[in-house]
Amino acid sequence: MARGRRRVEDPATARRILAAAERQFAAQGLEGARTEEIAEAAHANKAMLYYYFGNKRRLHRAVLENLLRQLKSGVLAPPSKKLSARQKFFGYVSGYFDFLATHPNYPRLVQREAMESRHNFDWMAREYFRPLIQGLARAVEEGIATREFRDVDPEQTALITMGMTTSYFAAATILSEVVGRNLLTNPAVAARKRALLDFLEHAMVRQGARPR
Amino acid sequence: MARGRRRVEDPATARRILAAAERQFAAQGLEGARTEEIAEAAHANKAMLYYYFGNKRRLHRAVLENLLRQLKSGVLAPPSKKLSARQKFFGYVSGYFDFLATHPNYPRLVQREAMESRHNFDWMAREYFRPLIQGLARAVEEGIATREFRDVDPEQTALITMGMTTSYFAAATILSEVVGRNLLTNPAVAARKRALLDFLEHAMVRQGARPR
DNA sequence: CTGAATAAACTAACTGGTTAGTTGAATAAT
DNA sequence: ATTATTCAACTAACCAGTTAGTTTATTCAG
Repeated sequence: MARGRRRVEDPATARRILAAAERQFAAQGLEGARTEEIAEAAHANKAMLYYYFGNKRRLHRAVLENLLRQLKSGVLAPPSKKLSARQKFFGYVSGYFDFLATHPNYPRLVQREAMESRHNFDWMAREYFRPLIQGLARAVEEGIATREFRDVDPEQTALITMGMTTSYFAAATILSEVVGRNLLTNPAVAARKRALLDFLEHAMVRQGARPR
Repeated sequence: MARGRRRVEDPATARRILAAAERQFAAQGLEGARTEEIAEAAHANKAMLYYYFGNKRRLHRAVLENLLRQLKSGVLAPPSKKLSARQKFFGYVSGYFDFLATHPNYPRLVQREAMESRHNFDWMAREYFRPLIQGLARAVEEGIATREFRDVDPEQTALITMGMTTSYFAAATILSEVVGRNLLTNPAVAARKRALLDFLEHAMVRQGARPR
């Protein structure tokens, strides 16, 4: 039985299309991206997008889910109970920062989704962002309880933290223009990470608790 | 001579079109927005867009310039020499925050521009963002010199500050979904402003200088 | 081993709906 | 009379999605 050509699990063509689509959608948005261009960039025939992904919107969604799955496996792992609240918090931030630094298309894709009010991104919010925000907020709460952190609003703090981490990468191109140098080079990103963690440290950690 | 109808300085139709275009472009982006819809929302005929603005791209640019002009006049006024560095810095932040809060389309329009790598937004960078970043950075430098602020990297700090201020409004829709309540109500915005200023205060102001 | 059968992978060309942009005529104001 | 303003209808281009057919890999009967 089972005659005929065997179906391969993750065809190279589908992977190339997904990668090309990620770039195009990040650069141009769902409407701005052209299926023909995606196909060309993937060295594939346009019909292959439809063969593997059904339609443009489904392809777009596949791109998002692919990235969010990576985010989840990398950053959202439940932190060890043994860590201090402060270590948990800075662990989240550091992990999220590194994810952004290594996935340059992610913030632009997500920012785009965040700006379109029409879509239902319930699934994104529920499955991915809420856990991240809540993980952060809970670490902050815990840190306040243990007096590692000063008395801030946990939710606001989580939102601020996410925002200041993400915005750099989402706007890196225009900001590079503004400051006159490429902000996505390795040293620039490293400097940003240092500045960010230092900033958070001083904004949140109690005076008494500062010296490690 | 000069008979016939006189040209009116700022026709109501042109203003309605500009306002409608601002909303549409913010919601859907340059490619996503439909000229027909803009015209309809402005209670005008589609041909009027072309009569007053030439083409879609020029209309889009007019929308941006209109907003940026308002930003410039409102926020970028050179601060009084008499103010302390700290007052200047928080004056900028507060002014920029208020501008964002009262111009909900602005952050989305600008974020969109910031994400398209193809366009030349040199003019936006040069004319509007550089002064703002530099104004902030200079206030920080000055504050470090007067020992009001601790020793941070002025440019990084300016970028972080802009990012954390802007990101809230750029992502407000999705974040509302995440936290389960509308983040753009007056009390929510006021709470955010408080949290933001408090955060910056603790991140930057020296211990000794904190008590007013 | 051979080659007929089958299913997957792929392609070039097409289609139909959409939309940016145009035009020319009508109306309104001065 | 002259020019601003408005509109309905048009067109040329574009682009998401389709189709009909070809190629390639795999299986298995003889």
